Amino acid sequence: MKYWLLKSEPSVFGIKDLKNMPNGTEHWDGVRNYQARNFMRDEMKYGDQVFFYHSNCKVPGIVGIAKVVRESYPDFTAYDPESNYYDPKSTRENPRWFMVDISFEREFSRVISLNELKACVELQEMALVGRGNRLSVMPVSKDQWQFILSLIE
DNA sequence: GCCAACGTTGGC
DNA sequence: GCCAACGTTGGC
Repeated sequence: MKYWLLKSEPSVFGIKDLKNMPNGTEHWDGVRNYQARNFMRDEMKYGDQVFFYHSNCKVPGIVGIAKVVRESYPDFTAYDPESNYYDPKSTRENPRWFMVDISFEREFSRVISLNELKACVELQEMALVGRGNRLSVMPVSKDQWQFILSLIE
């Protein structure tokens, strides 16, 4: 089993929105970056654990946990001219973008802020705290996962 | 709202 | 295949 971190803007889709979906489940559409897509398409597997991260907000940070409940399939929002994520180069015959489904697991009692994460010697290798990293889907090592969990328990 | 850090596009 | 121009992300 692998571990991941997914970023989302809470004003668009926050962890409470995920919790409130039917079965707490939603497809993770709109990823339009090749590196992030490759992680989702090739490496995210059923049952993988996901940190849910709030970006572009007052206190950016990790706010809870979800899990992968469906492995990659084409992101159909790319076919919809009305969608913000429309991409005419992605077709049903030859889809360019993919997504997974994730399901709500838990919301933390507090935000583990980016500031706090940056201050941890144990997390200096994490892509998230690296300079200028804007990837919206990134792997988390088992050690990093367990260490971050230990911050709230 | 500013802007640094990237990623993508397209002319050549 | 280089690289300038442009667009986007996301912390601050």
